[in-house]
Amino acid sequence: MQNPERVFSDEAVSLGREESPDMLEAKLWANPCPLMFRINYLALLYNTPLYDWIGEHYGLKRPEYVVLYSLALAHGGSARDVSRTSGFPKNTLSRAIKRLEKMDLIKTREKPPGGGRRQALHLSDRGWALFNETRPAFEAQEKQMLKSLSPGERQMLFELLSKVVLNAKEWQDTLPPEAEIEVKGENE
Amino acid sequence: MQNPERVFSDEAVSLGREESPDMLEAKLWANPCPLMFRINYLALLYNTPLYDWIGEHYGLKRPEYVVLYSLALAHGGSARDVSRTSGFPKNTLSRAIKRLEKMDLIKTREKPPGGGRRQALHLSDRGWALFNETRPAFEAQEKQMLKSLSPGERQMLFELLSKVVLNAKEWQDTLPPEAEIEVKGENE
DNA sequence: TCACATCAGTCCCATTTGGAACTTGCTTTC
DNA sequence: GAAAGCAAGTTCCAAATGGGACTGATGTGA
Repeated sequence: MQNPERVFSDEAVSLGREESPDMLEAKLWANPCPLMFRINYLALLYNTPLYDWIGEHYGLKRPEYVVLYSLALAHGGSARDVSRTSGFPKNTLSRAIKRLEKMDLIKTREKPPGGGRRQALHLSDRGWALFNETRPAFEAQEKQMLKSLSPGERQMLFELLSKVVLNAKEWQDTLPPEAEIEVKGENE
Repeated sequence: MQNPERVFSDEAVSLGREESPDMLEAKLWANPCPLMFRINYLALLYNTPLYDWIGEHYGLKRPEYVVLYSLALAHGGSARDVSRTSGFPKNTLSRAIKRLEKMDLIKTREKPPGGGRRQALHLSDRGWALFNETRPAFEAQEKQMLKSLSPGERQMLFELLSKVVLNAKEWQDTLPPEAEIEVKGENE
């Protein structure tokens, strides 16, 4: 949005010997959405190694661990809450919860299956143990990613991101008008 | 990391009438990884409406549009480049490219199928038209999300995120040592 | 208090995804 | 300049995913 000058960073291009016009450079410095590319890219760099590790070492898939983590932070949360805060659809979470229950990582719900109304979910002791065992890796990964920032810069980043998130209620579920300009005949 | 005080923001909890202990508040203010939660959540809020819209109006799935967008920024990029910068595995991208080719959104590669060495991909005229038509929605979505920041704050956010991304080479593919502490017997 | 609307959770099933083996072609080495 | 090594792209297939219909509980209004 504001930095189309400075097209390439120094060393990144040097190792771009035969790495072609380096797509990463293009996405960083010639992107119409430079902020959101960075956000998506950082999310990728954070999530991928962690969830790979969780899968290998604990046999939990991403939605399963997401439920566990969510309940560790919000005791008594429901599948709906996890869905809203994580983006996974509710049937995926339903399955994940069923499996966590079977693995004895969350307390079994007395409600006999067959949905109904909101169910408060709780981690079991084993669930808590697993969370406490894995949390340090998540914390360390975040810390490692922020290594290049000073404490003051980290604080600033925290405040800026908080500001954006807290304002989200204003615009979420509202695609900006640009998208409403109906299109000639591209649909299939 | 630094804000476990201030557990609830003001109005968010007020509408939390029966919204339970509000998981979003917990994830924002009682999260061991407060930065990365914000990043993931913003990525979600950005991507979901845009790719839903792309799917509905243009019949392209997310990996397909990602290839299109990537090639628009980095002409002659390869499937591998898209994979590295987007996180999609190469077989998913292979399929996406094949479909884009069939839809005449990228120029057909003369290489007869049966992969070999790096293939430089190029948008077709229709591909460019589609990108130019859809880009404003992406730009508008980013702009809308940053509405609550002043220009100076946006610049600051840009610089902080850039700093983190540019430092990524230092730590990517290196899970922090916390994860290496082998576990008793949790695997399945 | 009895329809009726709403909504959380589940189930069914078609589609999508991605790991792993494979193919092909460039590049290096002796 | 053949052989080996390596890496991009493809194919195969089992697994995961998610839309949509369904079930049943809760809340609402006459």
